[in-house]
Amino acid sequence: MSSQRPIYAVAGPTASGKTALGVRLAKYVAGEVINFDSVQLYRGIQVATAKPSDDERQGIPHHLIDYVDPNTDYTAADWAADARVKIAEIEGRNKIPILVGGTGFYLRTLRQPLFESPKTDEKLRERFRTIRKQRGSEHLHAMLTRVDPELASTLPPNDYVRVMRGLEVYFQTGEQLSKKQPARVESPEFAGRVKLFVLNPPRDELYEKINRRTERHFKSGLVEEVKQLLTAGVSETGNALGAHGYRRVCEYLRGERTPVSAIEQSKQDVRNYAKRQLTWFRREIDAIWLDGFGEEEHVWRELTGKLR
RNA sequence: GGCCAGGUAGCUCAGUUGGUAGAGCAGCGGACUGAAAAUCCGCGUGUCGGCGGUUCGAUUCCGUCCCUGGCCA
Repeated sequence: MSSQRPIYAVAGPTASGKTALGVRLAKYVAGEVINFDSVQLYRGIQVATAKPSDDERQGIPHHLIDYVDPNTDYTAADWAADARVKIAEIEGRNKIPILVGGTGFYLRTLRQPLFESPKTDEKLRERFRTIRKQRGSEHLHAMLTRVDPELASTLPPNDYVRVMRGLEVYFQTGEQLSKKQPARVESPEFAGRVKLFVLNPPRDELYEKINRRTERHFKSGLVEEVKQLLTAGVSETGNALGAHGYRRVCEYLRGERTPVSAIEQSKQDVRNYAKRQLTWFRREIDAIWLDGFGEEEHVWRELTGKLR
């Protein structure tokens, strides 16, 4: 009965060993990996992304990785649509899909689809960015209060990303985002078959590992890679170059910080991010928590004991 | 050795015309519906360098000692 077949997800903060655990699980159950990391899916950015090497993949097929142009504005909704296709394909081959990644928002979007709303509009966003620059976040928030007071009342004025989304929806459609939110979209058939594991290593050890890994990225030519990407025309304001490390190197190249502060700030960014990821996954439904790093034997034993 | 500037929260510092102190960052917790490696929200007792003195009361004034940095010998 193919409808009873499980789909596995391996999540956790960055540097917790998701890749190793995911590949090991894929070999164990005859599976294929689907990436749900919002940066690893970009083509051409390499050094600081922690993408698995061919070696680490151990012959296991990896999907939705290295497949989007770094100048594309890819979103969670795009990923969810692509992931559904991949899940169908993999199951069509009688293999087990294994979702591996750290972008909790993407995983949630797959299991609990976003309600219907218009796509992003880069031109509008550019206008909002200009307004924010000239008049501040409070002004944008005041604008939202005029067109969608209900949404505005739920957002802090500083939260300009969400404020802009509300404005973007209204300016495109004349409709309020707050009126769309109650419209629930049905979960896909497979949502209930997803078994989610979340890695939870000791916090201090995780932070140390992040520090070491960030140092390594800089020593492995991160600055050179950024220079090449910029030369190749990749946008400095896009998602790809906004990634950890890349963003700080861009600031360094613009003369806004020293090499040392680029490294230190990158470490800090990643540490803060890891903490936010844990906060997110604590709220995911039916998560099975595994205390430790994905490479550890006791974690593997615990996971295999809970596969069924 | 002399002079000057400092020693206040894990770090960088602000402040108290004498009534035992507060920001940023870190850290911790939280939110999250098409940028999510993004964005935002909440949480601040610390011998105010040590010891004495003045005072009802000293982190604040005075003395002295210690430490750090700079300049002069």
